[in-house]
Amino acid sequence: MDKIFQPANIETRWYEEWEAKGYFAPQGGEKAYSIMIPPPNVTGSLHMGHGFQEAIMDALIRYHRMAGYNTLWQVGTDHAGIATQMVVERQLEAEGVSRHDLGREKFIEKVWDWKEESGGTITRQLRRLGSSLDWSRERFTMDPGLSSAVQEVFIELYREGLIYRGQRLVNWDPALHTAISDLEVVSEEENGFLWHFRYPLANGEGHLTVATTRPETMLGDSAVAVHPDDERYQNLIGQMIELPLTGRQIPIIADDYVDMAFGTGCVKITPAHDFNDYEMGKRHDLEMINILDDDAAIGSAAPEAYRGLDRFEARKRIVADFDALGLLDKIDDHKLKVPRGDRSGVIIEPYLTNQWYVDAKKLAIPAITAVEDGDIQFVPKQWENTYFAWMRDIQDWCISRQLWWGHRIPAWYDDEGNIYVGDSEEAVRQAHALEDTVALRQDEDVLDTWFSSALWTFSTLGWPEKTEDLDIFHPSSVLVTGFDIIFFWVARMIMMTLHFRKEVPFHTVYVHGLVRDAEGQKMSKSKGNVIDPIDLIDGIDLPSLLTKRTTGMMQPQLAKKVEKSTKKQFPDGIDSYGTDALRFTYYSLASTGRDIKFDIGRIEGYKNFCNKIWNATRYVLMNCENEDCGTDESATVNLSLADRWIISTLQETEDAVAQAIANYRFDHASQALYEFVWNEYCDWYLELSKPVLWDDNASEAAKRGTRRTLIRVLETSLRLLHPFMPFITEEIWQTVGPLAGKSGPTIMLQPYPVSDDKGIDNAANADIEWLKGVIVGIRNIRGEMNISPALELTVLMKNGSNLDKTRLEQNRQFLKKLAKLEEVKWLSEDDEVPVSATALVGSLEILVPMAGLIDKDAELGRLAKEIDKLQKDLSRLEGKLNNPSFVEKAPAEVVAKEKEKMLAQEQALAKLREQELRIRDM
RNA sequence: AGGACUAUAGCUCAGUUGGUUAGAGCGCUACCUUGACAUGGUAGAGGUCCCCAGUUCGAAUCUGGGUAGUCCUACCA
Repeated sequence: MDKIFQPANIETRWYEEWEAKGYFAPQGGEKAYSIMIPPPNVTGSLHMGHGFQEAIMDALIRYHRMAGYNTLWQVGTDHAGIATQMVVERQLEAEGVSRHDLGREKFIEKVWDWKEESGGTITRQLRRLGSSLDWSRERFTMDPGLSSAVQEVFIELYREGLIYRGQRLVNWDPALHTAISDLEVVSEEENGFLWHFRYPLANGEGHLTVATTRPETMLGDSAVAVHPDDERYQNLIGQMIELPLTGRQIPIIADDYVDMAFGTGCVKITPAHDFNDYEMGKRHDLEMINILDDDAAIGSAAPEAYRGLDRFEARKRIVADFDALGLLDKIDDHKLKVPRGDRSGVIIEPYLTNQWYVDAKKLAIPAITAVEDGDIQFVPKQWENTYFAWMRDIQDWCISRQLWWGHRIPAWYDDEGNIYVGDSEEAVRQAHALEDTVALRQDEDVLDTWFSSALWTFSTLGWPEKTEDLDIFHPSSVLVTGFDIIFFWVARMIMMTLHFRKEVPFHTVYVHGLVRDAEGQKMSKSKGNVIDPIDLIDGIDLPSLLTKRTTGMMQPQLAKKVEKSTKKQFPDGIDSYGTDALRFTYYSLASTGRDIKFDIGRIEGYKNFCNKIWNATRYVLMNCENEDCGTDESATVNLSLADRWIISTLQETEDAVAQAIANYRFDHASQALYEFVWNEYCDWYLELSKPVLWDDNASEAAKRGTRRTLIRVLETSLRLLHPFMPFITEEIWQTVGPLAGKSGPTIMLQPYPVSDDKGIDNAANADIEWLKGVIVGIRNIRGEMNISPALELTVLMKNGSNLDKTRLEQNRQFLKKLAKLEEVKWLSEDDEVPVSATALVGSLEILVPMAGLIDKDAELGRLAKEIDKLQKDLSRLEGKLNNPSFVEKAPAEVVAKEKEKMLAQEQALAKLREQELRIRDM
C-alpha cells in the first residue's frame, strides 16, 4: 500500500466495476426502499447543490441496500423546456439564424442533437460522485413512456374538467414570447419614478391627478378609480374624463380597492395590463384594451402615433407629450418591485392571451390533507407551514408555453374554434365523428416542464401501464430536495400523484439547505464564486479556474473583479481532495434547517481523515496479514481489556449512526464515525494493541484476540463508513474483508453493521476510562513541565483504592507503553514520598518525582492553575448546596450527584494544596 | 405587510425532555520525525452562549420584548 491515500487511483475504477456488475439494481429483500432522483436538466452540469443532494441520497440508498432492503434509486433527466430551448436558440443566434428561419420541426431536431451532444455531462458527473443510481432504468421526461403518461394525464384531467382553456391575463415574457407561471416571475425592488399626470374632466371643469409607475399603459386606460368614501372626489364619481393622447373618454368609478392615502387617491385603471386592474375591470365591466403586441411594443389597438414603439421608448414619448400639453404634474423618485422572468431576466408584462390552466384548487384539497394527516412528513417540520400557506391560497396553474421544445398539447381546433382533446388527430376524428373535410390544426403550444416532472415518481415506473415496479416501489420512501422547488415541484407532485394513483408520491420530504460560498453568498456565475464539485474532487490550477469563471459571463465587465477575488481566495488553484472527502464534508455540514457555508478548510480535514483510515489500515495489515487472526473459531482467543472496550465502543457508534440516519442527521452520523475511527480506534486502540502484539511473552491466544479485534473492528468500521465514503472503504475492504473472515465481491452488498448489546462491556469502558485518565495525567505533567518525550519516567502511585490497585496490575503493560514509563511503583503509607509533580485520578495520586527533571516554579505554576480551577468550581458547588431551596426542590439524585462532586473536589483541592506547600519547601 | 429561520471559541458548526467543568473540526502556541500516518503525535491557550426582562432551586436550552442578519410569500397605482 502507498504511504499516502491517492483517491484518483481508485475512484473511477471502482465505479465502473460496480456499474458493470449491476450492483446498483434492486435485488431482493422483502421491504422496498426507493428514491426518485430530482431529475437534473438533461443539458445541464453539476453544481454544489447537486453534489450535496446526491451525496445525501446516496448515503440513504447505500445504507438501505446494505441493510437488506430491495433498494431502487431511480435515475433520469428533465427536458427543461425553456432553459434548453434558450441554449439552442442562442447557438443559432451566433450563426445568425433564428428558430423561425428553421421552422418547428428542424428546430426540434437541433434540440435533440444538442441533447445527444451535451446530455452526457451531468450523468458522467453523477457517476464521479459515486452515486449508486440504477442506470439500467434511466429515464428522460420526453422519452416515449413518459410522454404517453403526460398525454394520458392531460386528457384525463381535461375530461374531468380540471384542465381548461381560457383567456386571462398571464405573465408574458416578451423576450421568450411565452406565458410563464407565477412562480417563474421574480420580483425585486428597483429604483423608478412615480409620474403624476393631469387627466382633464370631460366637462372642462378642471382635472384629476393620477400617479403611475407605468406611463405607457395610459394608452389602455379604461377608467379612473377613487375610493367610494373619499370626500375629495365624491362629486366626481360617475363623471367622464377626457383621456389625453387617445381621443377617448373614460369614466370615473368608485372601488374600495383604492388606497386614499397613496399618491393622489386617484388610480388609472388599465385592465389589460395590470392584475389588479384586471380584477377591477371585471367588477365594473370595463373595456379591456390590449395596447401591446407579443414583443411588448405598442400594438394596433393604440393611437397611431405610438404604434410600433418599444414599451420603454413609448414611455419616454408619452411623458414628453404630457409635459408638452402641460399635463405633467410632477415626477417623484419611487422604489417599486419589478417583475422579471427568472430565465430571460426581462420585465414581465401582464398580457391578455388564451392559455391552458389546471384547476389547482380542487387538486390541492387532498394534497393538503395528506400532509395534515402525516401521510407525508416534511423534515424539518417547519416546511409544512410553507407548504400549507401556499396550498391554501393556490392559484390556477398556467400550463401552456409558447415554446417548441416540450410535450405538445394534445388538443385540436376546427375552423369554428371547437376544441377536441385526444391522443392524436385520428383518435379525435374518430371520437367526434369528424369528416376528413373538416380541417383540424393542433394546438401550437407545449406544456410547462413541471407538468411532466409532477408525474415523476410514477411515470418512471411505467405508469399508465400496471407494472410490478409500481407495486413494489411506489410510493417512494423519501424525496430529497431543496426548499426552492417546494412549490414548483413537490406540491404539484403531491397533487398529481394523489389524483392519479390515489396514494402519496413519497412518505417523507427531506428539505436540505442551500450551499453557499465561504462568505455565505449564494454561488452565481456573475459573482464568480461558483465552485464546481468536480474541481474539488480532481483539483484545478489557477489559470484553468480563472478561465472557467470568466468565460461565458452574462456581464463580461465583471470579469476583472472575479479574477481578482479568485486569485485572492485560491492563489494556487484548488487541491484535489477526492470524492470521499467531498462527500464527508457535505455530511458533516448537513444539519437540518440551515444553509451551509462551504468552507474549504473542512474538506481539507476530511481528506486527512481518509488518509488516517488508510494508514490505520496499513498498520492493521502489517500486523494481521499472514498471521493468525482468529478466523478459525476453534482456536482459543483471549480478549484484552482494550479489545473488549473497543468492541463495546463500536456498538455504541453503530447505534449512534443508525439513530442519526433515521433522523436524517448526517452531521451527527459523520461526527460519530469520525470520532470513533480517529479518536478511539486510532488514537487509543491501535496504541493499546502494540503492547500485546509486540510482547514476546504474550500468549498466542492473547495475540490472536488482539489481531482478531483489530481486523474485525476495522472491517466493521469500513461497512459503517461505506454509505458515506464509498470508494476508500471498497478499496480497503477488498483486502481487509477476507482477513476478517468475510467473503463477497463488494462491500456494497455486505450487511450494514447493527449494534449488539452483548458487545457492550461497561466494566471494560470504566477500566479504560481510568487508564486514559492516568495516562493523560502523566502526559500533562510531561507536557507542562517540558520533560522530553524520549525520557522514560518512573512513576509512583499512592492513596489508591483496591480497585485502583487491581486496575494498575491489569494495565501495567499498557500504561508503561503509552505513558512511556520505565517503572510504576506503588507507595505504601509509610514509604517516604519524594518531592514530585502530581496528578489526580479520583483519590489516586500519581507522582512523578522531580529530582533532576522538573523545575520548581513551573510545577508551582501548574498547581496554581489547577487549584484556581478547582476553587472556582467548588465555590459554585457550595453556593448551590447551601441554597436551601435547591436542596429541597431539586430531584434527590441531582442533589446527591452535586454533593458527591463537591466531596471529590474538596479532597482534590486539599491534596493539591498539600502538594503546593511541599514544593514551596523544596 | 405577513411568515420562517439564524445569532455559541478567531473561522465553520454541534449542543437531546431545562441538571456539563458548554463541545468538535480548522486556525493558534509549545514540544516531538517514537517501528500506520508530519495529510502525523502530545500538551495547551481561547467563550458576557446577541441584548433586556420573566418563569424556575437551576436557563445556551422555556416565555415575552428588543437588536442584527438571511430567506420566503403577497403587494399600492
